[in-house]
Amino acid sequence: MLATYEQLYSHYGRQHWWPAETAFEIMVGAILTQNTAWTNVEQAIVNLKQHGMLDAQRLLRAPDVRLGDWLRPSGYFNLKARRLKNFCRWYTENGGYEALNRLETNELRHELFSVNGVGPETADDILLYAFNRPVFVIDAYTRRIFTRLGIVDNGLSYEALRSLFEQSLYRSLSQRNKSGRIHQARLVRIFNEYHALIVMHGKDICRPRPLCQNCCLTQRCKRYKISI
DNA sequence: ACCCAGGGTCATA
DNA sequence: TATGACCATGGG
Repeated sequence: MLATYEQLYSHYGRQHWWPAETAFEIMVGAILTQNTAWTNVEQAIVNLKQHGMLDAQRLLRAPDVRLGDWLRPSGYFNLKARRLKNFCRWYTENGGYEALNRLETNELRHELFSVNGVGPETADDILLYAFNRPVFVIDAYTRRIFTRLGIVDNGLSYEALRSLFEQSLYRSLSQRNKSGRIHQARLVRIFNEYHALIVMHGKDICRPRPLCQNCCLTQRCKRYKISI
């Protein structure tokens, strides 16, 4: 795991994720980017910004039709308008960032799941990138890339994969330290960068079809020199 | 024209 | 519990 991270990093460099100015913008982006290209999400966020709508209370006040109109470029706009409001309702009712940030990671994760429209990946995006919690985000690219590399089995559950990455990276990193321990902030930085690199690599070359007869990954990535 | 994207929910078997 | 339908825009 760690070796793959280092190869990706040396090839693509730092990714500077999550691209946003505030924690709330990250959370909004996490919902809007569900099964959607980020370039589409950007325009929707610009729309929200232009109307001063990067704010939970104002979003809740906005008429559904207006909100849908701003979200249109990000696709599934009716659905996402509803999900965004569900999230904002939860966010305000639970006292906003400061209050939520006092919760333990697992508690906060459980709370996030109570929002209709927030599933495991969206919750983990929010935990990692908005709340700086050491949670590894699993997405379609992660599955595809590491399955093709032969590192993980097909059909593992989201939680199984997440645990695998978290445990494996934790062990490798703490072994590398003399003290045998590792600061949470360092774990967060690695998880942050790693997920971003996986997405970058996935967008770059790891498509679903054609099944990469010549896929850089199954070939141990001659092109990008990525191996296990 | 076709494929794909930084998923999640719900109804059905 | 495991599939399938559905959500929708925009870029390659």
